[in-house]
Amino acid sequence: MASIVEIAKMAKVSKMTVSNVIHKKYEKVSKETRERIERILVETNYTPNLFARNLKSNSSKIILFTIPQTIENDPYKNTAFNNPFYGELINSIEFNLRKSGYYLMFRFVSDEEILSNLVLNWNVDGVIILGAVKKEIRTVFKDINVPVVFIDTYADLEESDSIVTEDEQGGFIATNHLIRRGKRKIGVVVSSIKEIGVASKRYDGYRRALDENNIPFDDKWLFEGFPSFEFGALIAQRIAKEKDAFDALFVYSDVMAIGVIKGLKDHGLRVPQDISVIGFDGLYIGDLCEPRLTTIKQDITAKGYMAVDLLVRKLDGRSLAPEHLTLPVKLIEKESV
Amino acid sequence: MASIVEIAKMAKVSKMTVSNVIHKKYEKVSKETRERIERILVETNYTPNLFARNLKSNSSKIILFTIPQTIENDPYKNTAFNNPFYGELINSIEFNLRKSGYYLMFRFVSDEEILSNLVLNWNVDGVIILGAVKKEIRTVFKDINVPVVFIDTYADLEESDSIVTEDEQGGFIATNHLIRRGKRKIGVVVSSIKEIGVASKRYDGYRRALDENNIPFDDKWLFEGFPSFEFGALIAQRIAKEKDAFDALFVYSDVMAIGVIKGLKDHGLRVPQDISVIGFDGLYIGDLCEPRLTTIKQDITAKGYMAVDLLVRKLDGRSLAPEHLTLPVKLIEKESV
DNA sequence: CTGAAAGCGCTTACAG
DNA sequence: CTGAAAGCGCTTACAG
Repeated sequence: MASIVEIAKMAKVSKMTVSNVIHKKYEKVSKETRERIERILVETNYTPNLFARNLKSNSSKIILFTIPQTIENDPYKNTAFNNPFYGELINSIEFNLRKSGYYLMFRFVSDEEILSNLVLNWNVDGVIILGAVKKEIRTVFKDINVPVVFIDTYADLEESDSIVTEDEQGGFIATNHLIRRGKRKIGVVVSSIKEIGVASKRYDGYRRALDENNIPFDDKWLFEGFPSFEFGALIAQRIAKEKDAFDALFVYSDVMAIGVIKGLKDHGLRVPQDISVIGFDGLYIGDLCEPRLTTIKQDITAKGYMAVDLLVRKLDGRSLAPEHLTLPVKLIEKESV
Repeated sequence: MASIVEIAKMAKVSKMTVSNVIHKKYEKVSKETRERIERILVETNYTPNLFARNLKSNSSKIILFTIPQTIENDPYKNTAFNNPFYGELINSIEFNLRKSGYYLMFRFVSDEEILSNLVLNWNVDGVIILGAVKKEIRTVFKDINVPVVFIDTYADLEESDSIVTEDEQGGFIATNHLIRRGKRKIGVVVSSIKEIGVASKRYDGYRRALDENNIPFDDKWLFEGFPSFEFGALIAQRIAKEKDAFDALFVYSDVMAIGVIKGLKDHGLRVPQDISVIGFDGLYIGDLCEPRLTTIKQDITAKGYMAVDLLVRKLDGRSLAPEHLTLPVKLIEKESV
């Protein structure tokens, strides 16, 4: 691997001149030397050492994409990307970063780890964070002074860019759809709503739909837990035991909803005849199960893509005030309602 | 962000001494200065600039994980990670890299892009590549002289570590299972088998099972195409038209197999009564469809984990000759056969 | 148009 | 036990 100095020697010029050619500052170099150097650059397949460049320029072209998560000390238990939601997001983020000339560093971050160390270590140019809650923002992300885009995060974000979905509205539309179909005993299956976040917003929408339709909420209708396929199936087991108490369920996410449907069927209930189920996300796997899942679709690819756009805009110095985007949702009617 | 020089000033010592404390070379520093420096290090929340460190040490602690792929110029068409196979793999790779003190850089690489530039640019310590074929190895990966672990790659790998699954044996077991269940007209749905790779190996196993059971292969039994859910459904359409020609199908991957089942059902065929389907991978989504997918399970998490182990072993200087691991497979009987 | 020099933050022999 | 100096590969004012 040839360095600038070696190239300079071969071309019998100073490394400064080589640098000028590399950076296409052609007004500073004569045509002949320029061409001579360019030829050598190609012949030696010169590739700049980004560590040296970044050390000097104090920027790295690295974007850190991170997901806060309780990290189990067992690879078989860290399954986030098994959920196609995460997959679709990283597809899109990687695509746009590459297109924009940045490099993707990915890392899960645990509740205790301080993210700012990582940011300082690598001098990352920007950070994309998925699904943080208040507590984490106060501890894990404190003192990060590079541009950050929060995805699916509510709370304390005045200074940072953020992108969310119409979560409250989505919860409302989903529940309203069930009500319009004549359902009155509508359970809700969500991940934790203790802190303000995607789950609590969707839950708020659910509650609003009940309110506006004068359906009194019953505490027993709320099921909270880890948003996995397995937990959905588990919840379904409990619901199946009091099946007369429910005629429909609004479920926080598609993965969870598919688990719920599976669990209901395993306990002899028919979907949607005995009980309707509506999900949230619009993943392709909703089409795999039977009945196919009715859901609230969001555009995950757009989410990832725009997260990068927001960041790049800021890094280019084109952005002014922090932006807070809210992406629309759409009811997709399939067969589970 | 305090640098070593600033810390040195505060502690009224040379930066050398600070460096020695940071690297815990305690025999070179007196107890008092050591404690004084350590206190300042904590107070200022010192984090080393990895660019400087790496520039000097000529190693980066970055591992590049890359997947060769035809890259569409449309984020909605780059859907690799929607497949939970990829998701499970990156979960596991990230987990073990973090555990081993390395950083994960991820990037798709197109057919033409030269990967070695990226490797040189970032001085990456090692590379993990998923599913390359001969042609790509000759062009894209030429002249990479850092440790590389190839996952799911056959061909020309004498000098590199590699991990594959018992693909041929898996194809054999799958097909044999169908034959034992009385099937004789067994179609095979695969991604391209033109070049030696995972698909061709699984196909070889299929052919061997036919041979050993004296079932002559019929050219019309082979369906080749892009290994997606959609393509599976499309193939199923063609198969449904000549449904009497088949009583079973061995499908290259679970995602594809689920598409096939969906397509068959959409065209009025019953699985497994009219036609049996067996997949390959053992993804959780095989349990979502109806009937649940019978498949050949491989341990994807182990694959990712061991890929990192192989790399780290080499980086630690513990490894000698290149290793070629083959992970076992297992027939999982569900309901689609 | 070209070059000598300083410096980014760190590490590594070497001298005392 | 402590420090002065060189150097990793690059960029950036500055001088000529």
